[in-house]
This record gives sequence, C-alpha cells and structure tokens, in this order.
Amino acid sequence: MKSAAKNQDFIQNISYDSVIFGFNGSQLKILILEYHNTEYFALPGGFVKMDESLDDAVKKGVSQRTGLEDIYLEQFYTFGSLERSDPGVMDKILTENNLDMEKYGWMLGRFLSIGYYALINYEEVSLKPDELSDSINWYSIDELPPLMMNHKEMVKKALEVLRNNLDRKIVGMNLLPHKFTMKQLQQVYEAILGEKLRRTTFQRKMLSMEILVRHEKLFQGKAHKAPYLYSFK
Amino acid sequence: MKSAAKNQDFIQNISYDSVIFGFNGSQLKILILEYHNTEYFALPGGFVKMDESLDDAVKKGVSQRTGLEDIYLEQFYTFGSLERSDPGVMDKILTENNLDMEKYGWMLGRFLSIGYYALINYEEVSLKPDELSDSINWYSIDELPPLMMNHKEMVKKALEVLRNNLDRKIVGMNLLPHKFTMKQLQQVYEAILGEKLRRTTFQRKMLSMEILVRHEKLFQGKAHKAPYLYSFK
DNA sequence: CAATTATTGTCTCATTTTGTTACAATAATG
DNA sequence: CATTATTGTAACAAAATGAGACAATAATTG
Repeated sequence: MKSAAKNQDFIQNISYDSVIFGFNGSQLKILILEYHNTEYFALPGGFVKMDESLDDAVKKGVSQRTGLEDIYLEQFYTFGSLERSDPGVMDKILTENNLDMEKYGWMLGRFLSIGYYALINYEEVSLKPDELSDSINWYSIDELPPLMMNHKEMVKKALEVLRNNLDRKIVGMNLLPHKFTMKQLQQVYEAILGEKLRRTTFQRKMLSMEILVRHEKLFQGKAHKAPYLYSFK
Repeated sequence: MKSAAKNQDFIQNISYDSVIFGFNGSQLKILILEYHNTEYFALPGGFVKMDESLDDAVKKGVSQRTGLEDIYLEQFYTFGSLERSDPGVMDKILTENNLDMEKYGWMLGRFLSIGYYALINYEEVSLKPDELSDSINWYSIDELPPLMMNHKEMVKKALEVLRNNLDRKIVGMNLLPHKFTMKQLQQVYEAILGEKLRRTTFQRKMLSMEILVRHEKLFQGKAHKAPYLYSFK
C-alpha cells in the first residue's frame, strides 16, 4: 500500500490510495501491488509530507510507479472508518520486510485515507514496484485478487465516481492514445459502464458534442471500410 | 471554525468543515459562525478523535450546533493545499479567546480538511454557537460574509456537488417539512440550481418519477385553487 | 351570490433527443 | 470482380422535453 517512509516528516495518520485505471483495448484495468513474502495485494498508496500539498503527494506517488508525468487525477472519496485500519496487516508487511518497528511502527496506527483515481495511457507506462513490493501489475477490474484492508471498497467507489463523471468530464482522452477510432472510444465507454452501447447512437452523440477532430483514415488491412481516426479538440 | 479541543486525543493535522444547507421557503442558506472579538466568519468545523470514525465526528459536530439528530450528510471533498492553512488567523482566534498556546498551539499547524455538506430542515434547528464563537447564523448563499481560510471555496465546491447530485439523490426530502406543495419543491430545486424552472415540466417530471405520495389539499386562504400536499415515498 | 382573481393540475401540440433499422460506401480477399 | 465485414450516415419511430392553453377552484368583492 505505501511507499516506505524514512522519517517523521509525514503527516501522521493520513495516507492516500490510488486507483490507477488503464485500458488495454478491451478491458478496464487497474494497477495492484503485491508485497514481499506476503499474500497481500494492495492499491498503490503513500503518505503526505508536512510541507507538500495532498495533490502533489499523490501525483508524485503515481508518477513514481508508472513513470508518467502530467497524470490525470481526480479525488474521489476520503475513507475514515475505524474498521479500515488493520494493524495486523501492516505488522506482517513490516516484519517480512525486516523493517525496524521503532522507525516504522507509526504505520500500524489508524489512518484516514484519501482516494484518488488516475486515468493513464496503458501503452506508455513503465511499471516500478516500490521498496516494499514484489510486483506491480495490471488487473482487470472484474478479476481482482483479494485486496487488503478496505481496498476493494475503494475500487468500487472509484468506479462509481468515474461512471458518474463520464457524462460531465472527458474521460476517453486520458485512457486512449492521441488518435483513436470511434470504435475504440466506444469500447472505453463500454468498459467503464460495464454495458454495451448502441453503435449508431454513440457515434451520433460523440460527433454532436463537437469535442472531436476527425483525421485521416486508419487502414487496418482488413476486408472492410477503414474507420476515421479522431482526437480530442 | 473548530470546536475547542481540550487534549491531544485528536488526530493531528486533520479537521472537517461542514456546509449546512437549509431552505427558508425561498432562499438556500448555510450556517456561519463568528468568532469572539474577531472579524472572522467560518464554517462550522471540528476535529476527529483517534477512536472515532470521520463520519461520526462530523455527525456529532453538526448535531451539537443544530440540535438535530439523524442528519443527512454527504462528504464532498478533501482540501489538502498548503495555502489553505493560515496560522495567523488561528493565532488571533486563540489569543482573543485567551487560550493557552501550550495547550492549543497545535491548532496553528497545517490541516487537511474534509468537507461535508448537510441538508436540514430550517424550521427545526435550535442553533448553538460553540465555545469560541459569538454567534451561529443563517446566511443566504449569495450574501455570505467574508469567510476565513478557503471556506468560500469550500462552499462553492459543496454547492457544485449538491447540484450534480440533484438528479441522482433525493434532495428535497431533507430540506422541506414532511408534507409540502409542488411549488415548494420546485423552489428548493430553483434555489439550488440558481435558475428558474418551467412549472409544468417540473411537475410532470416529479410525478413521473413516482417518488411522491399525494395527500390532502392545503387551503392557504388565498383566492385560488388549493394545491395538493405531497410527501416522499 | 355572481363576477373576479390568482394559482393549480392537466392536456395538447411542437420540438428535441434518443432508439432502431436500413443501406450505401469501402478496403481487403480470393 | 463478387464476397466479406465494418463503417458512416440517413431515415423513421418512439420517448422526453418545451411551451401554451385551458378548465377547475378557493377566496374576495361588489
């Protein structure tokens, strides 16, 4: 869940967790970490320094794990229940990583965690696990491993907010390459909403919003009409 | 902004602020505190105890100021910028209240603040200022006094989220008495959206949603047809 | 007590948006 | 050059919304 922290210039009892969405062409995926020598899977998260804004802290954490800059981030909820903090889990993670309890014991306490989701271009990432983690990998949102703490709830909430934002914010831009076909755009919407959309209605809607620029055709070497490429205005 | 805190069993560097909406029949209003011997106006806020959930902390704070229970609350955003914390302001508030810096100095630090909005029945409140405040009063959302810190931004954000929720959540229920006329309901919507709505379209829409129960007529002693009373299902 | 007044509930028709089907255009393929 | 799969758009149907019109109806007034 968290990048290792060396000292106490972090705000106590506060963390953030990020749901990093990517789209592989057909499925919506998120990034999940697995911790050394444990069976714990978790969202990428971290802490906020005393002299750093919350937004900056999250931006830094997501950048480090993905190798990307200029990341599209939205805060979606702050989780403040008592049950979500489970000292046993963090204890095991610290122990298995041979981390000094003197120095890292504060991680066992109770945390409020601010959830952010990121929308990134699946193709462009170069994934880097943090110090406590074996791996960071893409998982389809409907085939997630068991997640620690309340991270499953967090993913659910992130997805809800993303869906609600779908008609008010331009979401496709961040999940697709610069140029894309109408079909790809539709597939992003379908993956987020979890339902099929009508092709002609979707196309008419998108074109009528006047947010797209039409470019050259994309010849895919298939035995049918080539689709146009589009980008966002 | 905050209820006075006696000791250190609060989570450090975390606060909440509440935008408490009420409807007086024609205007949307919110509750604002004014501090003793200062010109500072602020949203009702507070801190979160180590062994208490965030939701409970907010619920308690809003209950104390309004005398209400079972309050409708929605978390709308967490504010984590560096600029929002202004030690000068808290310093003056503490000084004017003759509060010991040893004991209360922690309030001068940097805070992340979680914003909640409440929807309450304007008629039913019995307002109680907290220990640091002279007064707690209703202000129309477009005639607010100058607010401290980033509280104006908070109000703006709360209103944005409330507007976005208007078509997904049933908002009128919490701002109106149990039984109300269609006109009153429309006025709530108009006050929140800040625009006039078409009477016939609004009525048709509300009735078609099948969330209302129609009751007896309300005879207002006026020279015209009496409207029906409704309540939410 | 009939005419007046303001407001309410509902109907109708126009307009806009969305659902659905149809069909022509077009890049390969064989 | 006919076949195939997919794309772009037109056409029509159905549903939702906009905009008026109008009858019903509680007082009030002369």
